[in-house]
Amino acid sequence: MAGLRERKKQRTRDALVRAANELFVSRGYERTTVDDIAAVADVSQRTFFRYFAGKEEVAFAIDVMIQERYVESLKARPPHERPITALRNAVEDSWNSIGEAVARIVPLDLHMRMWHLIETTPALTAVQMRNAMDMEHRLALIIAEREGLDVRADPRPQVLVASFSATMRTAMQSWGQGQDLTVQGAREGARGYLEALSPALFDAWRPAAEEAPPRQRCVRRWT
Amino acid sequence: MAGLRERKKQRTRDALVRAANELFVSRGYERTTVDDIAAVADVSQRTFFRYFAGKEEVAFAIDVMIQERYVESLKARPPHERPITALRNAVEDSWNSIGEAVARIVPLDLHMRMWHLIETTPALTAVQMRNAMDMEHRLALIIAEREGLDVRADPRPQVLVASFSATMRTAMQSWGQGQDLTVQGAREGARGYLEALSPALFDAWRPAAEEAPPRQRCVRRWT
DNA sequence: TGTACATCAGTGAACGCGCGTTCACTGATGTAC
DNA sequence: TGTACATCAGTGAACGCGCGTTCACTGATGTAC
Repeated sequence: MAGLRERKKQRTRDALVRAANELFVSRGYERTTVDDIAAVADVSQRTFFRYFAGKEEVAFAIDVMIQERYVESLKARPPHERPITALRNAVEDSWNSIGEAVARIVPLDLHMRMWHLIETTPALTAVQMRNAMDMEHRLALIIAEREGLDVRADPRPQVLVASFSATMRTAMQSWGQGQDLTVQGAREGARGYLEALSPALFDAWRPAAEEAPPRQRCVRRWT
Repeated sequence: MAGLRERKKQRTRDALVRAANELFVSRGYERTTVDDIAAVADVSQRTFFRYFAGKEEVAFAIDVMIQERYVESLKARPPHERPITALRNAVEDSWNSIGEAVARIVPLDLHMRMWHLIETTPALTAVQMRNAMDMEHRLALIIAEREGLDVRADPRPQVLVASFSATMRTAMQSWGQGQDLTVQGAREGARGYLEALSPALFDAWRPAAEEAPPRQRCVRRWT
């Protein structure tokens, strides 16, 4: 469908992403220069900057792709689902297809090591967190639209998305530190953390005897 | 108490922080060089690097101080408070004293403009988010210790802190975009967002008629 | 199918810039007696 | 109180480095006829 020119562009881009990932993982982010990446991808440094605004951007090329998939998954969730359910199911949906899409650009284990590098390189962690924040704004807009709310007037979409993302990030971090680095392990970790959300926020953590007399009562409306 | 040498060091450091804040706010973060800051603080560039590892660090000097205060406030909360209550009350406590401490180094309105600059400068937002993440780890450890839990075994401290912080950040962001830039306004905003947390996550957002039949029932234990 | 022209991805070399580091040094503060 | 010495904050100048940009250019792909 796409012309030869288009396909060549895509291949050049993918080559740059792959080269960048390999170099970052093998010798570290700071110790890799843009010139190195261009050299490995077999293009000039000038060409690198035609595709990416900087080193930072190429490091997150795969992540951006994954995030776009998640957004699509969320938009596709049926409108009768409660917001938090839609967010959670969209995670499951996108995880079903994402591995394949990633593997078309870089080997999966390279991507996993790149993910780990991001977690352990301060400069990259910082950018990842900012990206996550931008994503939260987009997700909040989607949720607000689903529910027919104005995101500026009602804090719930932002608050929901922020807490949900924070919990997912926490789950992924603890998963990355553990042994079981399979996708199945990540799924189970995420489920466990999301289930801990309500107890963590609203239940008593200790037996009532130790507690000051609670002033709150159960007033849930969803019978 | 502290010797003359100590006090001079402190003054040099404060001068650098003040110079940096002024320059960042007036001409932007990227357009300010380390040499500029050193020049305004009337020390050599070499001296700047004796105090701060880089431009980034001096930009967050005040924020770090505020965060340390918050940690102290949290540690000082009485042990009978539920974790989320302790987190929330520590916010109130630290807000009572922080303005004064900040004002000893930079004028308050300069700090407010610096805060706004961080929110609107991508490079700074990224670092701010990473700092927030590091802070979350520390807070989770404190909460786990309060409750006698192992933070690696029980996800609740991490999940609680992550959601709490995310909600606070969201509140502060929306406060920064609004009109009422007083501390009182920030307080009220924070309270409102924290109150929205439970409904956002666990209540139905729309009348039950539109919903799929709910499978959950109210099983809160706190009577 | 072939020719003429337009588009545009990629080139190669050079450059400015600011960050952060290195060096040997000065002079003020602190301490011992 | 005074002297001699130790410590250490600050100096000034120079440097390496990689990022990201600029330039005029080449040659492959796409299109019109």
